[in-house]
Amino acid sequence: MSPTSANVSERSQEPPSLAISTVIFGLRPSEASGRPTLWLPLVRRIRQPYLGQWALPGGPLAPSESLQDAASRNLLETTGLAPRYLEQLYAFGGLHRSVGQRLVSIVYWALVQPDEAELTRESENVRWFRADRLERLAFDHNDIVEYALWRLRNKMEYGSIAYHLLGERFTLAQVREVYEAVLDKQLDPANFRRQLRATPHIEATDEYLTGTRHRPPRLYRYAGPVPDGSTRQSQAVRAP
Amino acid sequence: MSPTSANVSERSQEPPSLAISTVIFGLRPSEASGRPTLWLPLVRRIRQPYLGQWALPGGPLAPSESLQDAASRNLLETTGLAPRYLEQLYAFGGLHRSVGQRLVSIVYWALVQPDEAELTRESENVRWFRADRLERLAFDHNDIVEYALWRLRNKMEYGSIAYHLLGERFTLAQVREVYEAVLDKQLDPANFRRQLRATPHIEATDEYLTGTRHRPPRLYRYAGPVPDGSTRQSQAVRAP
DNA sequence: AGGACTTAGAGTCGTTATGACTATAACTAA
DNA sequence: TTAGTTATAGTCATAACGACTCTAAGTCCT
Repeated sequence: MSPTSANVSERSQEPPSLAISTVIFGLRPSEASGRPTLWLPLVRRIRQPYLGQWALPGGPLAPSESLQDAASRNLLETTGLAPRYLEQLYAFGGLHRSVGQRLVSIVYWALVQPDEAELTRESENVRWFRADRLERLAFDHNDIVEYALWRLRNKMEYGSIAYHLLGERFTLAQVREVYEAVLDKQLDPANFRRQLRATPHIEATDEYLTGTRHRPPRLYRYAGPVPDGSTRQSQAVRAP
Repeated sequence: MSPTSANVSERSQEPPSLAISTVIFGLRPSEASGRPTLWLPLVRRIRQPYLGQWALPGGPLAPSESLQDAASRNLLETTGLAPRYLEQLYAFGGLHRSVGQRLVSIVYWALVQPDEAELTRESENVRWFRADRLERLAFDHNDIVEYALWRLRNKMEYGSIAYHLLGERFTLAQVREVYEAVLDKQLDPANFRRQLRATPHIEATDEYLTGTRHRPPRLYRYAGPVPDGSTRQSQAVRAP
């Protein structure tokens, strides 16, 4: 008997099915204020369950690929995105995440820079949404996005994460705007600058951003590490 | 055809099998110095692959239990342990973690207090080992323990984690010894005390530890939160 | 051309956290 | 009684931090 012909009580005895999903964060200007805010791309379900609802991009784990490769491939296939910043977030395995079939999802999260975000193949079934104003998503994906936001805020307060949402060159004010968007609070420009100047991996270039209506700010560059398969997670270092 | 009769090339086309394992840390006095050091319980493999070698306690995910419940149950069955502190660590899914069958492991980690550690059902096939002097383990379990140690150190430098390795009441010197064991460096007793006194959730009792050969130290108690299924992870909070 | 406006970026000041260190307290062992 | 040991309080210089001021260097408007 094939799995597709099994009834509900029989399915509950099958091994859990394993899927890989990804939460992708990117910056877009808010329609209202024009300030940068967090957005994420979602894909519409084209099969049951939750047919027609929006969901995180994801799919099954192919036998010949690592977890991270599975996330990358699926991302590329469904959205066209190929984020440089991609890390494991958490494994979700609650009993009632899906209807019928038991489902365990290993969720990754990604940060995309503007040039990467442009590659999105938007369509009827692929669209960007504001992270803080999501409608009801398929499965428990609202919870997962909330958790990813919580982790993002923590990482943000620690260190070198904001740059992965910005382009190759950026002003210190742009970094501050990312912090303000994610942490949802105002930061003192002067003090913020002093701190950033003291952190490693942020190099001043000799270029300036022109075209503003005020004094041209200097452009900086991020020269620090990017997480890969071996660098699993970076966390905070703080005394008790 | 049943899975057990499939040959290697056929097995590589099957869905990955999913297992839950746990790294359990507890304190034991070092034989040499008598100071507390990190130990962990391992179980001997009683089947192929890696038959006879030591491995992390673990097993398959039953269809009717959550990931955390699976970790708890398996821990209890194999070692007799029921840790109050149990959190998800990471999902390991590399291609060549096991021989033949593709294996994805969702790994939890636990901290046990002395009273909990006493419940270990030690035997020919269950034993505690020093975390920093492990022999060659089954699968990639050496890597997993190394990663767990790295995470433990990070959490330690952040905050309220050491108490979960100590008993209900403890002296500030005992907390310091835990820090010194995990971080592997000496800490100034006076400064460490000052910091701990400033952190929340550590309450002084009116009791003192007697029986030492010197001035009796005051006993303290931890009154903070313990992670459960809903509190997934606590991480660091630090300015850029 | 000139002044208003805006953000960039440097610097000041008082408070607080931190590391190195000193001094006293309170017990045991002899 | 004295030496040994750790507990616990406190000092001092330095570093980090938040709130704030001041000047620089552009654009925009009239």
